[in-house]
Amino acid sequence: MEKVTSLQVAKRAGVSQSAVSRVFTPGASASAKTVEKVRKAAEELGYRPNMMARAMITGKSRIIGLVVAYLDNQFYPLAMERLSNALQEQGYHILVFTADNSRDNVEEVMKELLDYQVEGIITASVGMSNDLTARCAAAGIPVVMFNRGQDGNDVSSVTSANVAGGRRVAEFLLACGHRNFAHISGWQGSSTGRDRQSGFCGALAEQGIVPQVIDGMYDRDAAAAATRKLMLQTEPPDAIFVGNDHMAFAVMDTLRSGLGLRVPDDVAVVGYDDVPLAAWPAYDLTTMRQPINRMVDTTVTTLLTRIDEPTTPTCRIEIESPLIQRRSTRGLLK
Amino acid sequence: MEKVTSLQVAKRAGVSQSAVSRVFTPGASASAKTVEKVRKAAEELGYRPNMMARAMITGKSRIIGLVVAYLDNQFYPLAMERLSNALQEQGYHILVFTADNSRDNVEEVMKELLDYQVEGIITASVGMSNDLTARCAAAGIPVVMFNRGQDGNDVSSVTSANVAGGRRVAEFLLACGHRNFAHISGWQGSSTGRDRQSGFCGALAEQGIVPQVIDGMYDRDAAAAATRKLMLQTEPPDAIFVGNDHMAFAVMDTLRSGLGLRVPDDVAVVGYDDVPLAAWPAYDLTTMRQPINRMVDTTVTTLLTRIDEPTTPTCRIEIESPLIQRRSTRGLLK
DNA sequence: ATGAAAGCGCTAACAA
DNA sequence: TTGTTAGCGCTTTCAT
Repeated sequence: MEKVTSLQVAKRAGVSQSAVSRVFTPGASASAKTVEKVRKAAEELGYRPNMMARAMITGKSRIIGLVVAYLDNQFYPLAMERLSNALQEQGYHILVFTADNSRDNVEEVMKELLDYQVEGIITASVGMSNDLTARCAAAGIPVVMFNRGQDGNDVSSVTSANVAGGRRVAEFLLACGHRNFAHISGWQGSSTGRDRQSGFCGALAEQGIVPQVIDGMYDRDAAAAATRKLMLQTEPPDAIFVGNDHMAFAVMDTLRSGLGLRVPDDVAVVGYDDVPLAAWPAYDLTTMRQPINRMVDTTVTTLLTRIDEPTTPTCRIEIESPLIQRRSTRGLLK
Repeated sequence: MEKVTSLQVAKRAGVSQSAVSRVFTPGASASAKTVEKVRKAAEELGYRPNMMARAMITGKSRIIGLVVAYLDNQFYPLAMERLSNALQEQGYHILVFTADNSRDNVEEVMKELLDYQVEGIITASVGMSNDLTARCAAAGIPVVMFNRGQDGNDVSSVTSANVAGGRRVAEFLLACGHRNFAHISGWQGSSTGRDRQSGFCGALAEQGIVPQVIDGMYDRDAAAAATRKLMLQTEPPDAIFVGNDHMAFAVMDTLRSGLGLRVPDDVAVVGYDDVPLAAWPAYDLTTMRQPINRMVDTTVTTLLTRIDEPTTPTCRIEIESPLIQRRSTRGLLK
């Protein structure tokens, strides 16, 4: 009972092994009679085609490699769930590799990915060396970076419009009447973190304002420490833009519970992502929404297109996103 | 450059194709000289063994199927991350399938899993029909249910000691002086939900107390609605035990922001899981900790043992867990 | 439309 | 220790 092969089905159905194969191969031809007989025999035997054998021949494993780093930021599990669902609908599945952001680790992980003959790779929240990108390109395996950009033209990426988003936050905070800004940035090793910062600082610079910036490393503790440092100065900021929601929660926790300050009365806080928790009353965080569904759909479409049409050029897609105003900032709920 | 085979490496190294295979097969023998030559040639060509081909022969795909339902409850992404890491260390990878909890869906998903010749299956937060368990057993594929139990003896499971946990909460709340209890339970279709409830209600029954119970379905909205219903009665409870943290947050949100009540002054709230968010100041939730690391390690060990030693009997492991007292309950921080 | 035959890239006897 | 040979379970020509 261990393993039912197409040959066994063939015998039982009284047809050739190739006939069985045809019945289970999407684009193949078989007479209604044959299909009927084979399906019946297969049913009785509990036969299902062996994907590994199929993959070996066709080169199509129907597996997409997904490389992720942090799953503690709610944004990623959510993305992952939707990615998995979207891909599943298209008959693909994801082979998950976890990697921290060290070069060697990502490198190793990607190599292993290639061993599995994945048809495509999605990286979420991890960077790639150019060497690695080159290797994937050479192996003919399309890669899409999710929520991370990359210089050079060998990889596709899907992000939100982070520079514009950073600007939007600056403009909003300016309009709220703030003048003393700080930015606890996303990790500066990530394009996402850099872009948000440059948008924010750029818009502020136009008003002759230079905010204090501390790298929060996408980390709660680092963000909390940064908050302390910022607020314990003689002239603390009255508005903090934080590189993502995950850190913004830590900032608010530190502000309220650690420092005894009120948000937004003493300090306004703005995050980035709009994860579900941002909308819960405990935080009620004003934040730039990352339209996760559209980002996921775009990622899947981009990847599958390149799988089906390998000549399709790589592309960098930025998705516009709105500022969601809540009660961690004051005023202006227009 | 597309695909480098062992044959090409063999030619370049001036050895037979099987020699190459041996060099890359863990338990094989080759002279230092051969190894050297082959490694060099492989390096130059960028050769790596094709896992699919290897899997087809050995029957060892080094892939573990992971079936998950909800990724919005922080507990699961965390478990998944650790599971993935632990398995990766052992040279396995996880193929992820998302399933909602409907029978058909799980069924379909599991069948697909079998197509991929996975060596084992871990289910997290999903139930399995007996038919399905039987099929996996017949296919010789070990299954471990993570955080879910199952009657019958064909599947292993790893859970925390949920009945004892429920009891512990009841005893604690009793000791705090509460007398008017409610329980917003985990989904009654899950063993976890049922066990926690029965432990809680059992302990209370011994004191002649019968709490109100509403099924929260592991859902925020359902939990919020239940909270409203409970508190709008003429004699509302002064202590609510919630089936997991994820719902407990919704309960606290509803209590504080919706109903204007204070926690724990007006109502005490206890959760289950101890996800990171429970420790954040915004909730500071008293909760039964699920020792996620130990649960994961146990799951991995159990699964790998059965893979290596198929005759190992299935087992149901319950892991003891402590009550973590925080400020969503009053008193007794002994 | 169907069967026979040739592999896909690899491992595992089997000799040598 | 090595090379030779036979498949793993399947898809895909190629004839028929």
